[in-house]
Amino acid sequence: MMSENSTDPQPALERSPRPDPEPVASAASSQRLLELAARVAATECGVLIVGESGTGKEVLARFIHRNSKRAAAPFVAVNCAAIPENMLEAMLFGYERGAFTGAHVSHAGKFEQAQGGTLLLDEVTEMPIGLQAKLLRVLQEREVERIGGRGPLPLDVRVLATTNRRLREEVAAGRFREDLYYRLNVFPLAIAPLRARRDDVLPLAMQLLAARVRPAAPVPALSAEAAHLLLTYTWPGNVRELDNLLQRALILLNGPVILPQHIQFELAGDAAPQAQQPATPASLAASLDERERDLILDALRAGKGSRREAAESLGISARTLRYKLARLREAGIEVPTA
Amino acid sequence: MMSENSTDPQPALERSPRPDPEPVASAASSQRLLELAARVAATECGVLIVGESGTGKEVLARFIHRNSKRAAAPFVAVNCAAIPENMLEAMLFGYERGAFTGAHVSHAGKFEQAQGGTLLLDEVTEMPIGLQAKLLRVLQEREVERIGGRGPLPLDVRVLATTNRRLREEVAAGRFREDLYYRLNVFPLAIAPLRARRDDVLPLAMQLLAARVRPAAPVPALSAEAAHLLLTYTWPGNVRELDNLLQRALILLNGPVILPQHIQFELAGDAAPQAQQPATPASLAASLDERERDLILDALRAGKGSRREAAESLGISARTLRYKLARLREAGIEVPTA
DNA sequence: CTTCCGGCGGCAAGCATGTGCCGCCTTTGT
DNA sequence: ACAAAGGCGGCACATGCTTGCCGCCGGAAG
Repeated sequence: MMSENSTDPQPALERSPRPDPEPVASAASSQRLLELAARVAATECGVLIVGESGTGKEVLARFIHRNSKRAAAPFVAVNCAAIPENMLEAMLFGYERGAFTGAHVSHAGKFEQAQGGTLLLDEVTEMPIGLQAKLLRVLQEREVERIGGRGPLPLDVRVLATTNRRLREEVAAGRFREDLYYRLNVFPLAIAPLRARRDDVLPLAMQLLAARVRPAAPVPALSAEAAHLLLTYTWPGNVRELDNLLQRALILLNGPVILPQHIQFELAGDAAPQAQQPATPASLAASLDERERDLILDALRAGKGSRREAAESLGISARTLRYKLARLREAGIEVPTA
Repeated sequence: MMSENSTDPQPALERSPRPDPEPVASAASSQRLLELAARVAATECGVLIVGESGTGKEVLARFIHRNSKRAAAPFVAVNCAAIPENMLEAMLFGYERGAFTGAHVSHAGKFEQAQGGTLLLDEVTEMPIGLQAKLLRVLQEREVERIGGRGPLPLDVRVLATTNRRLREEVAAGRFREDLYYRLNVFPLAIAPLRARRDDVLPLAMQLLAARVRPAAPVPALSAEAAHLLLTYTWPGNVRELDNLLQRALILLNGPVILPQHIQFELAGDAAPQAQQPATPASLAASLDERERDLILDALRAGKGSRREAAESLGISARTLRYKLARLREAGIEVPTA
C-alpha cells in the first residue's frame, strides 16, 4: 500500500537535486536481483517489481530506467495508492480544458509526460478495477486520449509497475484484471525483505547516512555495537525504517561515531525517553535506571551542578555520584557541567 | 480529543499578542525531551509528538518551529479533530472560487498559508483515511493543488503532527496509513503526563499564573499548603487542568496569595487526591526501592501471582524474583500469594 | 500412584556496585 | 604566587546482587 520513495526520502519538504541512489546489493540474493534487473533494463520488457513496503521498489525501477536506452528520456512515477481514485484517471491520461468541472486548463497526463521514457505505476494493485480496463487499453493500443480529448495520441512509453501484494491472489480474487496482469508482469522482480538479506543492512546504512548528511560533511561511523544492533533487528518496515532510524541517530548524535544509544527502534512506546508508565515495563533494570537517571539529574540541577551537594541530597557518596555520572555519560547522556 | 491550544489558552475571546509560552522543563525527563526537541528543530525532519491530551503538545510544536530555521516564516496549526471531516480537505488544501457550492471566493489552504514555514497537524489520527491518501500525496510531491484548482503549487513546508493515541496500533488496525506513518513519524517525541513529572508542576503553575494575570499586575504567590496540594494531585487532565484550576483560583482569590481553599480540583467529591512520593525523595536508594517494589508488585498482579511470569516480564530470573520478594516480606510488605 | 510444573529457599561463584584513598587539575580568593 | 576547595578518575577492597544448581513440597494431570 505504500510507495517507497526512497528516492527522495526526506520526511520534510526539502527536495534537493540529489541523484538517484545506486541500489545496494551486497547480499548474494540482491546481487542476483540486480543482475537480472540490469538485463531486463536493456530490453523493452514490462517489469513488475514485487516487495514488501519499504523495500525500495521505486529505487529499483529508477535503476532499470537509468540502465535502459531510455535513460535520457523522462522517468515518471505515479503512486496509485496515494492518489484518490477519482483523480487517478485524470492524472494518468490527462484532460482537455472543460472536460469536467474544475478542468480550467488542459493537462497532460503522466503517460504523455513520460513520452519516450518510462512510466512507473507504483502500487498498481491499488488501482480501481475500472481504471485497470482503461489502462489495459492504453497499453495495448499504445496510445492515450485525454479525457474530453479530441483524439488519441500515439505513445512510446515503457511501463513498469510495483506492488506489495501477491498479484496472483489479487487476480484470483477478482480484484485485478488477469489480462492486465499478464501485460505488466512480463518479467517479475522480487525484492526480498530487508530481514532476509542482512548483508545489505550495513552497506545500505552507509549509503543512507551519506545521503542524509550535509554535502561535504563527514559521514559518521557505526560503532561495532551499533552495527550489531542493526544486524540483529528484523526490520518490519524494511529500508524505509532503517532510513528513519538513521535519521534519528543523526539527530541524537554528538560525535563522529554512532553508538548503541543512538539507535532507537520503533518498538512502540520507548521511542522517546519516559513515555507513560507502560503496562509491561521493558525491564526492571531499565525502568530503575531511568528513574535513577531522573533523580540524579534533578538533584544535580537543584544544586546548580554541584556534585557534592547532589550526592549529599541523594544520600550517596560523592565518589559514587561521579561513578554514576561516568556511566551515564557512557550511556550517552549529557550531564550538566556545573 | 482536542488540541491543547495552550498557546492561547484564554477561554474567552481575550486574545492578546502574547508570545508563545516557553515550555517548562524542570523535571529531568522534561529537560531531556526539550533537548531532543531543540535538536530536531534544527533539522528539517518530520516530528510526531505523542502525549495525553492536555500535556501541551502544541506548545512543543511551536517551540520546535521557533527554534528552527523557519522561525521567521508562518506557523500554522490545524486541529484535525476539531474540524468536520468534510471541511478538513478544503481547509488544508484550499479551493478555487466555484469549486463547490458555497465556495464564493477562492481560498488558500493551510498548506499554502504555511508556505516556507511549519504546518502542525494536530490530532492527525483523527483524519479520515481518505484524506490521509491526499495528504500523503501532498507530502510526497511537495506540492498542493487547491480543490478545483488550475494546477499544483510547489510547496516548502515542514510538517509536524501530534496524536494522543498509539499510532502503531492505529496503523495495525488499518485506521492509519502505514506509509503516512513513516512519513510523519521520522522522529517521535513523547510528552509525559504531568503526573509523571511533578517537578514541572510548580514552575508551570507560576508561568500559567503570570500569563493569566493582567499585564503589570502582581502575580499572586502560592502558599506552601496550596503548593503541596498541587504537588500531590494526579492531574488526569494534565497541564490544561492545572491551567483551569489556576483560573478558578484567581477568581476566588481575595488577597495576594493563593491558599488551599482557592484550590478546587475537578473531580468534586470523588477520589481524594492520594499523596505520592514527594518531589524531593529522601534518598536515591529509597526512591529506587520504592519504584522497584511497585514494578514488582505490578508485574506480579499482572501475572495473577505467577512468579515465573512476573520474573520474565521484569527481565530477571525467577530466582532473583524470589530473592527480592523475600526481602520485600522482610521489609514488612505483603506479597500477593498466587 | 507417578509425573510434571511451579514454587521455595540454601549455597556458592561471579560480577557489579559503592566507597575510601590518592594524586592531579582548575578555579578562586588573598 | 600560594593555598583551599571542588572535581576527576585510577585502584582496590568489601559488600551485596544475580543467578544456576539442588533438593524438597504440594497440587494437578495422567
